[in-house]
Amino acid sequence: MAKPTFYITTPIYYPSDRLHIGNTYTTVAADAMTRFKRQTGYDAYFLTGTDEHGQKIERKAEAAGKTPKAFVDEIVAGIKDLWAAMEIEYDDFIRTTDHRHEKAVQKIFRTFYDQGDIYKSEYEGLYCTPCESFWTPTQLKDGCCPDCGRPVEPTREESYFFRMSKYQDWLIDYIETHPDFIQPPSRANEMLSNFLRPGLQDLCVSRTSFKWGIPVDFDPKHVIYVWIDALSNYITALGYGSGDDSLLQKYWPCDVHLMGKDIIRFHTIYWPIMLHALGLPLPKHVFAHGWLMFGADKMSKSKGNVVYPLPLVERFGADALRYYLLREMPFGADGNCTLETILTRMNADLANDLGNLVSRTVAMIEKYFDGAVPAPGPETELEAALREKYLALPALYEKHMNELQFSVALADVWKLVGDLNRYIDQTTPWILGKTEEGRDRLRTVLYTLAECVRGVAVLIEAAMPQTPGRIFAQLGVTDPALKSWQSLAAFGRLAPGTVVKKGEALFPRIDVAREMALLSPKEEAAPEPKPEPEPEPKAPREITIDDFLKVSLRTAKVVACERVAGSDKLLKSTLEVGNETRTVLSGIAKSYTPEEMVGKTVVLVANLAPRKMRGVMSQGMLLCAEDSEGRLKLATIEGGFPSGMEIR
RNA sequence: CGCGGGGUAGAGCAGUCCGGUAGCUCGUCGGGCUCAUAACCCGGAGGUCGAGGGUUCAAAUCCCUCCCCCGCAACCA
Repeated sequence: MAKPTFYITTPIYYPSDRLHIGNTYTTVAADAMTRFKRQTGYDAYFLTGTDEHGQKIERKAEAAGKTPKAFVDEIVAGIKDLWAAMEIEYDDFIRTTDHRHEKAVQKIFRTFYDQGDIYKSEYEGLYCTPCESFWTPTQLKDGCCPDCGRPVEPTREESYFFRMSKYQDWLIDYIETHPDFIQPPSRANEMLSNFLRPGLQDLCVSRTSFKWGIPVDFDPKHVIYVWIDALSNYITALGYGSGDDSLLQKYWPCDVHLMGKDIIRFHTIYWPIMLHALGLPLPKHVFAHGWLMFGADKMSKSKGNVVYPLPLVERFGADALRYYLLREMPFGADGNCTLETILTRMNADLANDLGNLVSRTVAMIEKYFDGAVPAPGPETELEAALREKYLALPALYEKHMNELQFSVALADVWKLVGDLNRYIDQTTPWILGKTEEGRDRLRTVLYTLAECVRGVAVLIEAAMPQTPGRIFAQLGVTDPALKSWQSLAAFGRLAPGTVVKKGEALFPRIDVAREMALLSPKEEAAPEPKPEPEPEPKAPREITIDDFLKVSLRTAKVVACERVAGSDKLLKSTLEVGNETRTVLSGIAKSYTPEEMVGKTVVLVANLAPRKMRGVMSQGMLLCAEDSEGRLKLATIEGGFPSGMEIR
C-alpha cells in the first residue's frame, strides 16, 4: 500500500533583503512538520522558495548597480545557507525566475484570459511619475506620493484584470462550509467580514510600468503582477502546466500552506479563486501563525533584545534555536522574543532538564554497572506510572503536532523529562548502589531511565534533528529499529547489556548575562553580514552644494502652540519667522507638550511645499532628531537669536 | 463608536467556548540531595484575575457599561 502523502509549503520569500527570524520561524515549523510526517509514515513533500519579481527588486538592484537576477541570486544564496544552517531540508526550492515557473505562469495567465476570467481594461489611479508608481487613495499621504511626497496625478494605465467578483459568492459559501480551511478560525471571520461580504474588487494582474516580471506572452508590453506569479508557485513547483504533472497528481491538494498572519488574505481569497478557476481543488488548510515580537518598538535596540538567527545558530546550534522557536510560541498567537527569553529557555529546558537528565542517567549506568544497561527487575508502581505516561505520549504528541501546536507537543515531552528527573530523586540510585538488595532495585531504575531517555530522543527528532543522534550515541543505541517512531509502541525495546558512553554535554549551560553582552547588537560588527534592522531603501546619495542650497532653513520662534483635535501626534505651532507668521504642523506631540514649545527658537524648512493635515495647512517643517525608540528632540538655536535668519 | 489582539503573582503566559477551591514557566526566599551540566528534587512568599454594575447558591469564566495597552488603518514633510 502506498504511503499517504503530505504536502506542506512556506510562502516564497521576497529576496529584497536578508531574512529575519520570523521567516525562519515559518520555515522551521514547516520543516519540523515534514520530518514529523515522515517519521510517522507519510510521504511528505516540503516546498519553499523565493518570489523574485517586481518593481522593488528592480529598483534595489539598480541602486546596487546589478542586474535584478544577479541581485537576487546573491540573496537567494544567503537564504539557502541560512536554511542549511537551520537543518532545514526542503524537497524543492522554487524561484519565480525559474524557467519552469515562468512558462507555467504564462500558461495559467492565458488560460484565465481564454476562459474570460481575465479581461483587458484600464487601471485608473493616482500616479507618481518620478516613482513610476500607482497609489490608491488610501495609500496616499495627504494627497501626495507616500514614497517621495510629491504630488500624484490621476492617470490611466492599460492593465489586465481578474474577475474576482464572479467567484465571490462561491468562496463565501466554501469558507462557511469548510470550517477547517482557514486556521485559526478567527482569521476566517476576519476575511469574511472585512473583505468578502463587503464585495471583492476585480484584481489588477498585470503592469506596464516596470519590466522585471514574467511577460504576458500574447501582449508582451505587460508583465504579470505579483498575484498570479507568486501564488502559482505552489502548483508550478509540482509541474503544473509542464507536461509532467506526476508530482501534482500525487501531492495536490496541498495539506497545509503555512504563513505569517500578514499574508493570509492572499492565500484565503485570491489563491482559492485562482485554483477554482483552474478547476483544481483547494488546499486543505491555510494556517496563519502569529508574529515573533521583539518586545516591539518600545524596547528593541536600546535594551539589546533584537535577535538575529545566524549568530545564535553559530553559538548554540540549530537544534537549540529550533527548539526555542517551536516551544516558545503558542499556537497561532504572537509571542515575545528577546535574547534573554531565548537563552533562559535554552538553559532551563535543554541544559538543565534534558541535557542533565541524559548526563546523569549515563553517568550512573557507567558508575554502577560498568556502562552496560542492566536488565530490569520487578516493577513498582513508580515504574508502572512512568511506563503508562511513556506509552501515552506518542499519540498525544501526534495529536498536537497535527494541529500544528508545536509548543504543546514539546511541552508534553518535557513533562516526561521532568518526571524522569523527579524519578531519580524519588528512587535515590546513589543509595541503592550501596547495598546488594538495593542493586537489584537499581537495575530496574536505571533500565527505566535509559529506555525512557531513548523514547524522548525519538520523540524530539522532528523538532531537533541533530540531538537524537547524540543521545543515541551516548546510550549506545545503534539499531535503526530502536530509533524509529514504531519503537515507541512498546516499552522495553532497549536491550539490556547495551554499552553506554558518556559524551560531551548535550547543551552546555549558558552564562546568560555574558552571552547577552556578547550577542547584543552593538557588538555584532561580526564578519557575517548582519541583517540590517531597517535597511534604508533610499540610501543617502551624495548631493552637491547646489542641491543643499535649494533647501531654505531658517530660525523660527514658536509664539503659540496647541494640540490638533483628533490626532495624538500632531502639534500646531504658530511661528514667527522674521516679520512673517507661519503655521506648521509637526508629529511631535508624544515628545513635547504645547507649553514646552512656546518660546523655543527652532529650525524651520521654509520653502517646503505647503501641505494639508487634519484640515490644517502646514507651511513648512521643523527639524528633529529621532532616537531608536521614536523619541524626538527638536533642533533648536541657543540663546535669544532672532527669528527669520538663514541657516547654512 | 474604523478593524483586530490584549489587560490573571516581579516577568512571560494558560485557564474564559462548556461558571464550582486560580494554574504553568522563569525569577525570588527557604530546605533537601550529591548520580548529574553550580545542575536536580521539595516547600514558601507573592494575585481584590483592568474598573464598575448585573445574572447566579456560586463569576477570571455569562450579560451590560467604562478605562488602559499593542498591532493595522489614519497620521507623523
